[in-house]
Amino acid sequence: MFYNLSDKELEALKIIRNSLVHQGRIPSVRELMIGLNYKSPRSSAVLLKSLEEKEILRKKMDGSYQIVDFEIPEDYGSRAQTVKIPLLGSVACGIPIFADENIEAEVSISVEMIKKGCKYFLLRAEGDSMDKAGINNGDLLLIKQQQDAENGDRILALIDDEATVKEYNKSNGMVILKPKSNNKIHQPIILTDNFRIQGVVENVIKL
Amino acid sequence: MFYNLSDKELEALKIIRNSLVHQGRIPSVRELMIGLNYKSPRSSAVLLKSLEEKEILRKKMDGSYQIVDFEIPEDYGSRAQTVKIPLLGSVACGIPIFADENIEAEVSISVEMIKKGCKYFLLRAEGDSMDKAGINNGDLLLIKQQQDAENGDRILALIDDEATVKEYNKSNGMVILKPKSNNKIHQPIILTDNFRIQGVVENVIKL
DNA sequence: TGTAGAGTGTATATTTATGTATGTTTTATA
DNA sequence: TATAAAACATACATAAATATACACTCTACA
Repeated sequence: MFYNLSDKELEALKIIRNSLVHQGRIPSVRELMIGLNYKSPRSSAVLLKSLEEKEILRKKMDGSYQIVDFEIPEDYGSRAQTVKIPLLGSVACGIPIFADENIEAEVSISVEMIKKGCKYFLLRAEGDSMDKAGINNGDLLLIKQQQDAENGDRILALIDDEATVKEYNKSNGMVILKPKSNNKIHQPIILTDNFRIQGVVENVIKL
Repeated sequence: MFYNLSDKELEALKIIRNSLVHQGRIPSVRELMIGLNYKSPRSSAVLLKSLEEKEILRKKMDGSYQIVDFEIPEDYGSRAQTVKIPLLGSVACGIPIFADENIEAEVSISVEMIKKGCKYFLLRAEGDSMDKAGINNGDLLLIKQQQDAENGDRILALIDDEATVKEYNKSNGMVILKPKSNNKIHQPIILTDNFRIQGVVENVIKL
């Protein structure tokens, strides 16, 4: 699959993969140019051309490129593929969740943990309100960006300008966010359903 | 071994070795020309040719040169018994790790550093993500080929077709590769446990 | 409705770095 | 001094990367 690719071609593929995860599309000739530190769109266009000739990319009807196979190679284990997921710092209300000011770092995550076409981000867990659910202070939460959730999901919500992870429960037009640990400090939060879910916790990474 | 080499040839070898360790490639005819204070590319080209005839250099399939015999400086002239360990260059996707295309040189290493019956190879350290662990840019890493590791070992993994050395940590069905220095540039890499370790760093050779 | 601007893929010609080839000059030494 | 080896100055062909321009599609906005 990825045989006989030059270093530059592999680097281009890496950038394309990341662009697919975060922007949902193949980068433009000029975006790729910047990513590869080229100075002319020609250089990256030639690279795309050669990837097309090697049948890694394909041209669609409208002229735009499409990646032929974004699947994991069989010998994945020895050849881990990753995408970069932004690690968000403080998520304040009103600020778009992907605003550059919020991005603390970029963390490489195996593509095996990522669903194609979905947007993800990482958040550092603070406090211990979820420790019964296996989330401890300092853990990294891999969160899939979405607006809906199933009952029982651990969701990220913005409550009073704070990023909060709680268990989602909806019934009778009311939404109850339960902390997993049931003590006096962490009481459930009861809201109407006119609030926005930011995402669902897909994985908890203990560092 | 190097007895029938002229002074100029020895000097050229020194420059080639240096370039191999630090730039990861045989210098171009003109780079070697400058290094040897020649004024014409012909002069260094002739020198490369004669090193090839004396079988110190060898042409690979792709036409680029490869150094056949490479002793690390400490061993120069010593009577210590040595074995030849391959120095791997870029580890491209799809190519088995010991394929000829990957081998940049054969380096003589003292047998005292080698356990019998184990397979070893050398890798040039790039970047400084491991500098807190005593690995600096340009060091040669002596790596024992094995698939398993203990938490805390410095392992070699192929991440996005790049050879990466990081501290190994496995927990909860996830594998976390930590850089020793913890800053915004060097973040951990998070993988599923479905990936293969290439080897464990046994020694760091500083040149 | 029309226009300006940004972003797109592509085309043309140029620059740069490479290995090699052609002779010529210098240097060492027999 | 004669001669062979070494180093020289150039030139050529190729590949990669460059600068720049062109034509097309959007979208925003007056």
